[in-house]
Amino acid sequence: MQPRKRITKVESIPLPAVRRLSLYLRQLESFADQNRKMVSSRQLGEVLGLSDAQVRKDLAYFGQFGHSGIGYRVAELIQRVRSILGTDRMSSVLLVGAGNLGRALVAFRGFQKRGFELVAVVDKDPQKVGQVADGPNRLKIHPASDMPALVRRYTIRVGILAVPASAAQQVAEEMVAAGIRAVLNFAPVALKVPPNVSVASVDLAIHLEQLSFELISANQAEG
Amino acid sequence: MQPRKRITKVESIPLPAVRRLSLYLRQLESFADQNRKMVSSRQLGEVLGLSDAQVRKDLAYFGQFGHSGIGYRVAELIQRVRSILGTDRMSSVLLVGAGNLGRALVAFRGFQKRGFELVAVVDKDPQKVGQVADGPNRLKIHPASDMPALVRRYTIRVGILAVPASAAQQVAEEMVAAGIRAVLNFAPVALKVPPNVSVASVDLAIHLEQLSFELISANQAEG
DNA sequence: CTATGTGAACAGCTTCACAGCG
DNA sequence: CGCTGTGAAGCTGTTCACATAG
Repeated sequence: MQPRKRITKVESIPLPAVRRLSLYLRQLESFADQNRKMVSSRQLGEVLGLSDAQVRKDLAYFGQFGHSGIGYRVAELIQRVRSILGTDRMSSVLLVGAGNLGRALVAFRGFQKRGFELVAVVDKDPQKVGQVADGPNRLKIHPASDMPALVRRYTIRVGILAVPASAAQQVAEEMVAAGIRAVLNFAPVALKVPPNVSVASVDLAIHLEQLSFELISANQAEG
Repeated sequence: MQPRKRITKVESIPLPAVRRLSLYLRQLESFADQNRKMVSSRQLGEVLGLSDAQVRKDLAYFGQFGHSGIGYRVAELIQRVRSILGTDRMSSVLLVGAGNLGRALVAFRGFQKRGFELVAVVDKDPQKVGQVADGPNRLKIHPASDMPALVRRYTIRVGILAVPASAAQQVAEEMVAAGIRAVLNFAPVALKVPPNVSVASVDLAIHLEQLSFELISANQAEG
């Protein structure tokens, strides 16, 4: 009964294309900061290490944003891409876990500029609850049991999971139960979540291992 | 003159396969902790959300590690994968930048277990130099100018770049000049490095944007 | 003449399905 | 039998090359 393809004109956008959209946005914003008005697919691709065809095709999946013979208007394209990614409006974000990493994330100023606002911090440890986690706006640390109320009050859909690996799966389930629909996971475990919840994982050890492998390959290549 | 293919049996390993190798290793270690002795490709794939065929093919790119009718011996496979990734021996790692993120990384205990040892920290800020950055082993913060000497002394090839975006490109070049061959980059910029240097980037905003996009797609899908 | 948008060709990755081995 | 390892098939993503628009 399940139709194989969407009826709407989605036409299967490659997942890598969506990832690159974020890269384009970042570079476009950098161009805008330098007062650059126009950019061609070739120029945009060059700084990011991609082919011009790749850039054009990626953007074309989402609409016709370019101008023949001219290229893309930087400001216009920024608006379009932000709207596609849903970062043209601010999203509220909840941070779970106020350890070393958690506090570094609170202090991180990069979220705000890109459409995400950290509105609440929770931690299980009663010693930490009530403390102030500093950052762009000072945030009090709430007990984990407040999660459902916080999610409702601020209509939060995105949560950052920064707790030890041993607690991650259980905390993730609590987050989902509280209404979180997307989780940025820093714990080195494969989270099991319902299919209507998205997870993105950041795993430092894995990145280091990839680099290690590349080093070995490079060494072997040169003999 | 350059032969198109390696003479050895490399036969072009898919990049995604290498990335998954790290996932396999993590899961295998978790199995080992639970005293699990054997595992089949189906079981390993299941917990990671991959097909059994995928797991078998990935592992087969690197050799014949399985046993017909039985599966894979956990301990044996861990050794093999570590050796492939080059994490069967400890690698020395240099951290550049002792801000909030840098200090969180120093405190992070996950590196040690996976074959990476943070052996030195440097920072440009004279105020920070000389301070002790705590962590598994207490490390003094060195001035940036010490980088070449530190890299030589500890034979460091891997560096972690945790400085503000505005300084990242220049600092990356200093790292490369000092002898670093692989960079784990936390600054939200596309680093330009020589072809013999590897870069892996961790960009929180990009992950959040991906999640945001998935949320939008999910909403549209259900109407 | 320049640079986009896009079908068509190509390459790369994943899944299938089964021979072969313990 | 059960499970691996692997050609072959199938699918997804990228590159090519050109018609089209300003």
